[in-house]
Amino acid sequence: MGSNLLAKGYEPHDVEKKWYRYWEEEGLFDALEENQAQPYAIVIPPPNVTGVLHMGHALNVTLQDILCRYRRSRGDNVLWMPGTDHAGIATQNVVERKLAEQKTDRHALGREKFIEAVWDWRAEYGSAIINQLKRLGASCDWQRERFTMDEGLSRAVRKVFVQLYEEGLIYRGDYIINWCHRCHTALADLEVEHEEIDGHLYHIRYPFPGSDDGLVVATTRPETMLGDTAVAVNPDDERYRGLNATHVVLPLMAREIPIIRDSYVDLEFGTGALKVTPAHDPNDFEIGRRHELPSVKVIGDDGLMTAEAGAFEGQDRFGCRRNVVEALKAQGLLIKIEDLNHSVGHCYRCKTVVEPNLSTQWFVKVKPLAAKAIDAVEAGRTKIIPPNWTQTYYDWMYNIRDWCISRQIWWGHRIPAWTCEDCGEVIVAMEEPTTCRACSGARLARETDVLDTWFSSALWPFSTMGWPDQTKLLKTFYPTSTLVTGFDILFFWVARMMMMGLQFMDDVPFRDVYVHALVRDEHGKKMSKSKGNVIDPLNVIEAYGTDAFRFTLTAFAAQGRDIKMSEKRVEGYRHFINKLWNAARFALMHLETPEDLPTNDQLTVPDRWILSRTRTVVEETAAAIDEYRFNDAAAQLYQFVWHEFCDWYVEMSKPALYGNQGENRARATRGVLWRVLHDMLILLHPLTPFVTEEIWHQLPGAEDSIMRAPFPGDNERLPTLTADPEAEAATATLMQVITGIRNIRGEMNIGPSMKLSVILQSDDNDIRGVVADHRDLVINLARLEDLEVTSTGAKPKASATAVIDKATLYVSLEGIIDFQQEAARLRKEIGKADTELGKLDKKLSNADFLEKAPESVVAKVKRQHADFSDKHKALMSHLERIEALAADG
RNA sequence: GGGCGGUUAACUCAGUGGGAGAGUGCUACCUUCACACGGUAGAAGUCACUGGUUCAAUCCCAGUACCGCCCA
Repeated sequence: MGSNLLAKGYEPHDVEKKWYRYWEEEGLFDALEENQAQPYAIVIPPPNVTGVLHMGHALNVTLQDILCRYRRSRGDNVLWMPGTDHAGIATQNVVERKLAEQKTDRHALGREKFIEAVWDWRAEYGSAIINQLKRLGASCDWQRERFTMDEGLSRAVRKVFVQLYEEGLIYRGDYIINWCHRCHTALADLEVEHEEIDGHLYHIRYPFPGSDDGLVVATTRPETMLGDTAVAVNPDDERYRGLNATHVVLPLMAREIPIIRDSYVDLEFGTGALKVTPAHDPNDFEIGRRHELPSVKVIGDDGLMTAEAGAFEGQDRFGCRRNVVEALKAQGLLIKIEDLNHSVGHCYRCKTVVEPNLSTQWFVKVKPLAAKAIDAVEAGRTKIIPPNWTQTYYDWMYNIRDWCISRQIWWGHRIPAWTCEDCGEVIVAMEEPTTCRACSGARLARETDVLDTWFSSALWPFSTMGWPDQTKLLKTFYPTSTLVTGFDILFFWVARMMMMGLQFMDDVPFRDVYVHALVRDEHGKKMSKSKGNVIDPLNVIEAYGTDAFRFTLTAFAAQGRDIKMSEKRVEGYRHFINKLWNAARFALMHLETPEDLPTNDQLTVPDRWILSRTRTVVEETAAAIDEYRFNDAAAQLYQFVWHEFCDWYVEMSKPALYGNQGENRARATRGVLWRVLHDMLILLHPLTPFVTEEIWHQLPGAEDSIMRAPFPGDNERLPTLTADPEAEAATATLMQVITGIRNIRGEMNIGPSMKLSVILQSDDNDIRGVVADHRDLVINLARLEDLEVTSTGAKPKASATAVIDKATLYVSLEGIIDFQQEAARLRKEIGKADTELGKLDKKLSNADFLEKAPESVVAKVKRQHADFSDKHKALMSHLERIEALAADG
């Protein structure tokens, strides 16, 4: 017996720790800057430095790790670039909360001290998410880990900003933006989450001057009326065709505002009269520009009403709403209040209701950048997988609006712009200027805003590789091979990387974009803290092991469909890991030294069958991973390991391994066992890295890490496996015989300890040959006392019968047969055959089918019909015999 | 309002223009020398509904219903 060092059940925890450390120490994750091998690169979607590992990361990282480990086994020079994102608003919020606990705030600290505090926080907690990624087995090149606020990446950010500014693609202007009063900053359109809210629609009369009559407008935000600068009606609106008045009086403010005509106004909505508030509504802002209306900002950046709000100055915006409504009511100008379910924007970071607000901000003019990004995908230079996301990408790119990139927070890349306090000149530069280039004044004030976090993320594929320097790393690995991401950041991140990559590297950032699903809870709901349905990946890893968890994620990662995750499902795949473990344990008990694969003439039919199947599985697993069909790879390996290797081959190999068939057969079988286990481990390694590495080190002849093992088929030192359809067919026959006998045993309630005698009768020489050649095998697996193979029609009296392709099995049940039971079993089998025959008859009696269907299909149906007829006939005759015997009693 | 996806066994999901699949669960039997996180066998589905194309539709097309997501 060989070494038996493996425990009975697989214990993941120590194994995971041990091998992860080993991989890192051995430098197995490291990419080479220059190498003959084909480069393969992935940049990780950088998790927020404040992040804690969630299911989305787990899936994302698992899939990337599968690709990287697989490509390494194919001999590629793999770079998996890791890092974290400084996550401006999110991180600032976390640190501010911490300050609040200490009864202080950022304003008390001042900008510099606050930023120091953030860096301190990062030093203390910033590696948490990285350590969690390591628990998942992520094989990133950690030596190259980057952070979006690193000096190198900051330089890239400044360079990009300056260059875009000089090309006229960055500008500064007064526009309506989304303002979060809590975070005290502008937000990009994408950063606003819309949510349906039960609100009210207030109908307000704006009287004509000197009249009680007037126009009635409707609004969900009555406090904004204080900043109205016009009322608009549609020029095609019949109701206002004869309107003579040119102005109305703005209630509460006693200000006359003009009535304008603009086709934007919806004829169907409300009264058809629209109040226009250019400072607090994006559409009104556009109307205001068209009609050169003034903008009156009544809600301040602090969420309080401004001096422009007159008597309402200083009130909170929501308190003001109530007060405005009361005041209107008192003046009889509030016509009615309707309930209205409408969508309201919230800050994606803190969920505060955002306010459209007029403000001076920096913008990127994205249309020219988007055009290039569209072309690149249309030309196939970047492929989006699955392809249905391509249209979404185009739609968004075609309708893109300028990107507001300035944020009024402190944590982030400060905009490299200075204003001369003497002459007002704006200077945008990589390094701080000392004097004004226009007036030579020395009083320069730096812009206080920082950049949107996604501005630096957009540069990630090249900034992490050293750009703007022309590094070897960039030369080798840009463009990267694949980007793996969830569709939730397709616009935030992927689209912007495309634009920046094309603009600054003159090439796409990645060849493939693989868009994976979102992980939801077991009922399909989004996981969220407030719903309390969050499953913590680390708890799952603790309970079931990383490999089981990874395999579960992979098995459910079908393209274009969300994953519903529950711990129950992970449990099922833990059983699979344990099954693999025990199969290996069995094999290793018999393997003391590496055994060469014997030549074909020394192999049995089952040997040739499992080797042929191994070859197929190797090819299909490679194809599945190449095409990002991760679930197919997982399903196939599961099926092969459990239901082919374990269920059949291991059982079939036992007599030989235990020496019942001589040392030559034992050695040959060990050779097959070694090879199949060897290939299987390498195939599984990308999905389940830890357990496969652990087993690998017990496999005689396997050298150092499984991470250095070439993919099966790429290894020139091992013989090539060949497809063997003959052996596959013969093995299928043996399986049918064994299953047929087991079926009778099960259906007739005969315990496994009862040894049976079986006669196989067949007119087919091949079938008789195969079964006779593997008599011992059948006896062993079907638990028989005796097996006779014959061509004559000898029918034992008291027997149960199974009809398989071109053969009949008689299971002798002398003395124990229950004729009624056997008759019932046969009738059931006949019923099944009847159903099939009915369907086939119907097809064959259809002249159109015979005429129009392809020949191969017709031939197949005819063959099936003949087979089922034979089976039916045989079953009928057995039934008659059993009924006669039953009558005899 | 616009767009996208889903509806297949009790549950979770694969899948294909030509005989409906898996895992879990369920039932029966079995602690047989890798594994009870196991073995053997079994039961279980009008492939949401209505039309159409086709020799043939669970699959393609159109519409309906319900569920979910994204965008405005």
